[in-house]
Amino acid sequence: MPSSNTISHEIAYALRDEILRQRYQSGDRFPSERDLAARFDASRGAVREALSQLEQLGLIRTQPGGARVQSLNAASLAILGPLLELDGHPDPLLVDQFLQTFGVLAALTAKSAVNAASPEQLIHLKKLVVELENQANDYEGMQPLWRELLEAMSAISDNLVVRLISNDLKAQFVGQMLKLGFRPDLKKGSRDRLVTTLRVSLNEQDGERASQAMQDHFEEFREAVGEAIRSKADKPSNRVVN
Amino acid sequence: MPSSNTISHEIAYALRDEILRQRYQSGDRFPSERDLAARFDASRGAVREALSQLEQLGLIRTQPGGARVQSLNAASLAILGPLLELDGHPDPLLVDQFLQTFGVLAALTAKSAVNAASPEQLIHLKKLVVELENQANDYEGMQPLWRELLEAMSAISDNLVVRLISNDLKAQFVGQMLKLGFRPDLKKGSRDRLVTTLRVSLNEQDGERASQAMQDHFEEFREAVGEAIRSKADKPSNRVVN
DNA sequence: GTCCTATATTTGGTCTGACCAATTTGGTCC
DNA sequence: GGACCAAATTGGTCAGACCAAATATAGGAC
Repeated sequence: MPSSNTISHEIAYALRDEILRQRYQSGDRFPSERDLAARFDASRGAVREALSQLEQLGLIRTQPGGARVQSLNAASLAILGPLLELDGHPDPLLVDQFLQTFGVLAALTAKSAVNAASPEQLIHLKKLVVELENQANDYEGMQPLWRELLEAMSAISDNLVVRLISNDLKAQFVGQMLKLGFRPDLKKGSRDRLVTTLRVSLNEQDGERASQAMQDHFEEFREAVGEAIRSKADKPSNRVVN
Repeated sequence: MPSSNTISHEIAYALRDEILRQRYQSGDRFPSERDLAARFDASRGAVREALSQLEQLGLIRTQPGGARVQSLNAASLAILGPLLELDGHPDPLLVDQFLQTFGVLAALTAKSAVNAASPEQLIHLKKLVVELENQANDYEGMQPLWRELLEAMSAISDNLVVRLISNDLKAQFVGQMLKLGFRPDLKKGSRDRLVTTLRVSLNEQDGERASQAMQDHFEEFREAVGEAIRSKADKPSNRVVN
């Protein structure tokens, strides 16, 4: 599934894929624009726009005289999505790291939100948690509420840095997971514990406790997802590392 | 200080600046490529490459028929750097959020690293901490060691997601802070406590404790930086938000 | 053979002018 | 006021050309 319908995007997609698959060593010369134009049977302009995208991703560095491939570790966050879908099935290790990171960010958001919430905002959050509690048996029904709660907390904590990171991660991750039909289920006990702890932390406006609840919840979620992936595909992964 | 010496980068810089300063409402039509080419006295090709960069930043969305400005909240992490240097002096709130985020990521890294370290790696980390302890009086001398310790932990924890985020944040943030000559000093007691706790957590391979130490340390660092900024400029900030 | 330098070539950055297809826009008609 | 259609606008692409910077090459000095 190419990333778009324009030629430059298709070229960028193909080249990005090659770099992510480590067809080039870090530091290698990248083919010249004229060569690439010939190879893709496109104009140099289209190739240049594709290369511009790769440069923004931090995958290559261009200079008069030639472009060079950069180390994956120096790349932008935006390569994580493509990295996840490289082989059709996501790398369990990467997924695990995703969720770990989500966890600490969600915990930070919860802490800030609970601590900074105004009385009205606190009431709103409590209302959401109560609704969540009432739907605790309906996993599907919980999802929208859960998202709404996270969104409300994010809005209250008003942390642009965390928000941008989360946007990026979500855009890259959630799409992939949905595409694969993952709906890892959490044990009911775990969900109940989360909701209960959240309610308490809201009543006492105890951000630290809310943070801990989030952290624990994501930890359990992480294990559930790991389980689901392992049971789905036992093929060994070829994680890209350098 | 434009971001580069090429025309397309200069155009991208100027336009990015305008968007970040909210000259356009989210959803507004963006000027056409031909208009922009005329305005910057450049070719349409150069303008297109600039727009391509803005699109990668998530600031605009282009389509046949016209480009439109997007919400800042949907942008990429990479806008944080430009946002920091918008008015010459960094927004204290943004800096605070930066450090908060750094903190939780560093804490996560420390936890994973300490828990996952092999015996040799553990020894290496201990060695670094001891060296740090010996230099506890020399703030300047500590910096390289401190960076080396963080880097070593990052390498051990081997979390690509966190690494990429940290790369991005560091690239955006550290440069700005250095440019402004910020060297917020921490109280010696705070540094001592950090080093001591780290040593204990390494001896007992207690990732949780290492994480807590990191978290506390960044918290104190955050306050120190806030202090430094407040004392430096009392001008009110005009944080960009929508 | 090794090292350095001057020259030739390659390469990225930009420009001009053109064409196509999709979207907007504006006006018309009901 | 709303639905529909034609014209103008706009992004995407192409071709061929020029310049300056970086690289590769050949030549000479030791």
